[in-house]
Amino acid sequence: MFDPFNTLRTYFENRFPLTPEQFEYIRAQYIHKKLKRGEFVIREGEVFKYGLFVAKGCLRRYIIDAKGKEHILQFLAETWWISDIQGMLHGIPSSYFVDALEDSDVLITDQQGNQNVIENIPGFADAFIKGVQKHHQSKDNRIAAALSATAEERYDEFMEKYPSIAQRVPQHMLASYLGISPETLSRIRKRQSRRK
Amino acid sequence: MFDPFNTLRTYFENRFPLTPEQFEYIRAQYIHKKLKRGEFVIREGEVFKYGLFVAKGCLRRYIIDAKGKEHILQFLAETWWISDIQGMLHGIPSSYFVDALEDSDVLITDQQGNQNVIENIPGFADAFIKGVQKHHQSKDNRIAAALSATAEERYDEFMEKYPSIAQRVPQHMLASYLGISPETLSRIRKRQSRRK
DNA sequence: CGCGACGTTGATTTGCCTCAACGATTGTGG
DNA sequence: CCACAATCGTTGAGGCAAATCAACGTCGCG
Repeated sequence: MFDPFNTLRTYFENRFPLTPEQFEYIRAQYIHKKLKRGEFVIREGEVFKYGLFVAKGCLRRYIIDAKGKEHILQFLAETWWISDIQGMLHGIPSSYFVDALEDSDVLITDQQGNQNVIENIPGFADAFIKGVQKHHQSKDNRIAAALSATAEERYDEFMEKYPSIAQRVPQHMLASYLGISPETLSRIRKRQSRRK
Repeated sequence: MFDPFNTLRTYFENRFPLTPEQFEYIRAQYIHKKLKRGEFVIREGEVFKYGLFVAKGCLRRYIIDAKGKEHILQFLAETWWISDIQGMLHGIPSSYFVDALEDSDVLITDQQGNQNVIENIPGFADAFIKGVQKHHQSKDNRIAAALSATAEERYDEFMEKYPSIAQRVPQHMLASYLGISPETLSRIRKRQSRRK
């Protein structure tokens, strides 16, 4: 039987050692929530005060611009985190939406639980910060790519970085993420399948 | 005579009250550095362990992509900050460059000094976090704009947000920031000057 | 003073969007 | 359980925004 906490444990153990007692402590800080496809986790304007770990499934984070157009900023599959430090600590409302693309299993902790883990599990804070760092660096790269790379280059880069995501999200959402039209993405794929 | 610490004081006082004693405390945490035009503050691969406040002048932050092309990610003029939390706390090397576009005056503090201010000046930590939040939100918006807005829309948005920056940076750098060719930017400006 | 960097303007090309039409798949209600 | 609608991906035609290539004037700096 699938247990989302096993996924969490494996995730941690890949980063730092964890005794059974420590894991039990961690487990107590999280609650398990099942999400139906299409279910929202965060809506724009709401205050999101939690840390969320994706144990199974896939979510997306997106904004809606002034013209009413959706832009997918991020896909979140297994072992990805999302947390809004500003919402958690300062009650600042979210500027984006998050919803589930598949039926998913997520683990959620509140500000206090997050703080508990940071203070009591050596290694967690460090891993947390490194994750945040990576995220921001990847945002910088994405800005540069969006500004100068061609549609196909952005597609190739995505396929290289996240091959498994590409297989499970609808193609038009991948197009939204890449900032290209669904038609163009379809043509790129066709072209690439032809040449070998 | 210009005193960069006055700029810092004004900046703080606009955000939270500050007694003369508190300001003297803050002053002791920073050192003043003059930058020549073209001088580097951070190079890719170096570890940047400081917090930097621009009291006068203008800097730029940019990356160089796999094709060797520069992409300006950010301009930093008066009262802007740059700090690399990851470098400061974890020795992680920078992924970008920062240099001066004009002769500039900056105030620099090290990790300890930054920590001192956070712990001893109520209001600073809050302002710091809000600034970080704004920065990340603006990155998200920039990704969305780069993916879907036209060159002219991006230009207009920039002019509205940062009118004073546009007047002082070379036009081809603004083009680099916007992700358009210098020729296109020149044409956009001409078109807009004609119509009124 | 002279060179190089910068901005402008014109001509041409092209990558990608839009519009449109069409199968295939999904899922929903009668 | 089937029928119909909606959603999704594919393909084609046409158009446009912006890149590229090229030439030229100007300014600032060494």
